[in-house]
Amino acid sequence: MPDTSSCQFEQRPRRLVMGTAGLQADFCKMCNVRPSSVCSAIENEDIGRLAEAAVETIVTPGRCFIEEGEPATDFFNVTSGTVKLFKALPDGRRQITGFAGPGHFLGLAVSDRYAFGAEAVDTVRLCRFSRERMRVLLDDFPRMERRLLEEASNELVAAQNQMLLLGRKTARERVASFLLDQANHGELNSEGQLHLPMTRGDIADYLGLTIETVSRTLSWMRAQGMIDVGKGYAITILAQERLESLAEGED
Amino acid sequence: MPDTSSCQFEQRPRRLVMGTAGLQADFCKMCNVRPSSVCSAIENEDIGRLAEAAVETIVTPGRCFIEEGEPATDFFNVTSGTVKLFKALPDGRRQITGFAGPGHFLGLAVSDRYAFGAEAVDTVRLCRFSRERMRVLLDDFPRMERRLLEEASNELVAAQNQMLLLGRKTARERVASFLLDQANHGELNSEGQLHLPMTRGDIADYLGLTIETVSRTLSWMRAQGMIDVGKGYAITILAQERLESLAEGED
DNA sequence: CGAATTTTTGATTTATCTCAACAACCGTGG
DNA sequence: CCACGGTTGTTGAGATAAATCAAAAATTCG
Repeated sequence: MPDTSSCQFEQRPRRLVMGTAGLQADFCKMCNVRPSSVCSAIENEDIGRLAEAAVETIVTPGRCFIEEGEPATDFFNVTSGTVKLFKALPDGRRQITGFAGPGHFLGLAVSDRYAFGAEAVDTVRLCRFSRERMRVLLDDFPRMERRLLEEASNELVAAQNQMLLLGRKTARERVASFLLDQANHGELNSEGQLHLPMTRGDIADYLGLTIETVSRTLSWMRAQGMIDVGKGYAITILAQERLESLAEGED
Repeated sequence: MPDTSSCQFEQRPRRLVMGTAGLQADFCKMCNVRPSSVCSAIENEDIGRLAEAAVETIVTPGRCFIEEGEPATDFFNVTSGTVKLFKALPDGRRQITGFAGPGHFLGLAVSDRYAFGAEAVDTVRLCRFSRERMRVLLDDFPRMERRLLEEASNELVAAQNQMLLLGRKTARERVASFLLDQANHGELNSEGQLHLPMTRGDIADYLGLTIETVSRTLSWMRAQGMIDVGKGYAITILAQERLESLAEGED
């Protein structure tokens, strides 16, 4: 059977060397994503337990750190940067199933193998937990399990929205939905600009389109005065309401 | 704002009258889907607690019992029949996000409103739990929460596969994947026939295609000798391996 | 049986993809 | 600072898979 990993695709090393030392309690206590992550399920008094199970890991852009089909040895919590999650077909076609930003938990797979791959979009900082230590934490802190269920439920809702997008929306509706999602998930800079960390290729693989169609659609939106496409990956939303009705197919 | 519910679409009554009496402990003890459902998290000795929280509900074919956007007052466990879960756009385009059979749990939504609609495909039997009683059960039986997380993780894996299908597979690959999924999820009758409970329209809305494309693709598969399309909704898989390689795009 | 619904099949259109060329941008090193 | 090669993005022309429009055939159900 040929190796079909998308990581190879990127022509990067397959395995990632990561540190093994646990963290100090203060590291978690100070963590700026804890409030919005599963880690919030553990109180300050017990935070040492969490910290000693975690290993901080930095992943450089383009590096693949979860490979579809490999044994699911670790769970991850994103503390900064953006991760793309994807599935691929043997011939290389690829679907990005989601982008995970700070606070997102990765590795929710029942089976003992990852059902998807994960790759750093920009520089990504992660807290890594081994399967065994995670299991112990969940046994000792049931609140964490509840928090994880919330996280999973949120992801399911997002997945259902994405299925509607992929199955039934036009290219324009897809791009409009994407821009609004990105704008809602927060990262607007000083002057209303949305900084997209991912390439056109990533956007295309996320929306089930080709690079060319994404590019053409953004150009069309610019021509319509809905957005302004700046240098690099900066986009300004000029007509949010028009984009919103477009995203819901009301045009 | 116009009412855009998919239930109205089906021209069926909007609200469903359901019984309110709890069940006897034996009902749950005897239940044939308990082993494969979240209810397996509760032991025989405590099964009375589960039974008294449940209300048995029967839904006739085509009836909508969860409406997207309505307050999420209840959770459901399917005991027999098939349910379609869907999301819709204002203009009526519809995406079926999944089919739920016996043992499936419905209602995993974080928000206090349903993020999707649910409609009976054939005659469906459900156990209904109110949000409040479910909350109490989860507080008293943490194993149930863990079981629910497993369920959610399984659904996430299925959702990721469906995103790959909708975003990147051709019509033939989609139909092949669908037939194999249906065959794996069990219901083969006495002579290897797969009985699909859903219409061509449902299949189309699930696969992000039109009715005509689904029909044409099934005809093509029949002409290729891959399947036999019997009366009603019966299909026999004649060349499973060809379908499998087709489903993964290896053709 | 006969009306209504669903499915199949055919002809044509179209949104998006593919192929191709060019332009903009990025980092590197002279 | 600018020249350079490589990568990424844009735009154009043409091809195509699937959608749409239309009608016939099969099935369901009263």
